Amino acid sequence: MSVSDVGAERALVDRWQRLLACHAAVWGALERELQNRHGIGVSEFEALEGLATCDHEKCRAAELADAAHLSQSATSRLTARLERAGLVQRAMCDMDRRGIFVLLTEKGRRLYEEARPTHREVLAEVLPEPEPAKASAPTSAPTPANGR
Amino acid sequence: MSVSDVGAERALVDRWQRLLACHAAVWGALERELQNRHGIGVSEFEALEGLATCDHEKCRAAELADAAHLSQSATSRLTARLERAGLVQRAMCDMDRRGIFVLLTEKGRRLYEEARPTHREVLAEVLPEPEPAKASAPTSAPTPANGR
DNA sequence: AGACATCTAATGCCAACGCATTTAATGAAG
DNA sequence: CTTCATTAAATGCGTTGGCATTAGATGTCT
Repeated sequence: MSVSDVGAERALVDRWQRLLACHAAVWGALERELQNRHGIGVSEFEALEGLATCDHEKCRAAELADAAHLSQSATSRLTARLERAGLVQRAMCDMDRRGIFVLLTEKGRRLYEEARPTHREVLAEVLPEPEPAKASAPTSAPTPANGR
Repeated sequence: MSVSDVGAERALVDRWQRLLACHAAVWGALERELQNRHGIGVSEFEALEGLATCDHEKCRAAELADAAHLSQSATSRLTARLERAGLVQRAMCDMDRRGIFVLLTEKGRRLYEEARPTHREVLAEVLPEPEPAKASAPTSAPTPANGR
């Protein structure tokens, strides 16, 4: 294992650690603020945003799963929660009676519009700026030092 | 709301979306491979790595929580799981009998050494390279051009 | 038409997390 | 020495998520 390999591994792991830390910080802050101010979680918000920004305001369940980065089963339950809260409505897809459409209700759209500023505000506060690219070779070990 | 505000908001949200997607992809892949090959999850691995790279190979619980990005309660349960699996050992802290030290067992160290290559391999495969920083100013609308 | 592989969404089951609370130890103030 | 606020870790409880399975619909092939 060469020096540059060690440096590259270090850089790779550091990037992952930073991503984890950043994700935890932003997710936590979003969860707290969205829950306190609007009574929804991050997954709920991402789903509502997916629905609100979808072309025809209705979505196949699979698209919703993609928007919220959830498994099929979690998406099914998320939809159930949103429906129970009156934020979305399930509709049968007449083309393929296995599938469903999920569409925003007026209440859902209103809640999304209310929550969006909160979401953006938290992002602006907590999501760090992308670094201007440190002037250093990517494959060499810059200065291991220790951090944290 | 000015054009640049819209552009900045868009950029902010896009960064968050990319971070979410990247996190989901890498976390999912890590979870799968670490679980299949070594029988541990991502949080377990991060904790083991925290312990293995800690100066004296033992850690206060709070440091562990920091390493794994978990709440205090989740850390307590994570420690219990690791202890049940024989990977760590709890030790009383004689300076402050409220606190505990968590330290790697030999088995824990061996498992960590085994799992590390898997971890690095997955990161190398799935974690995307940081973009070479597109030439654009952060607060002004550089060239709105297109946007999704 | 009938059998079969495939696909969608829902559900049973269980693991993991966070919040709130509890228990125990510490340290400061009266 | 006796309170009382503070801190560390453990635990009860409820929520959310993934995996595996199930139920129903579709399309294909014979």
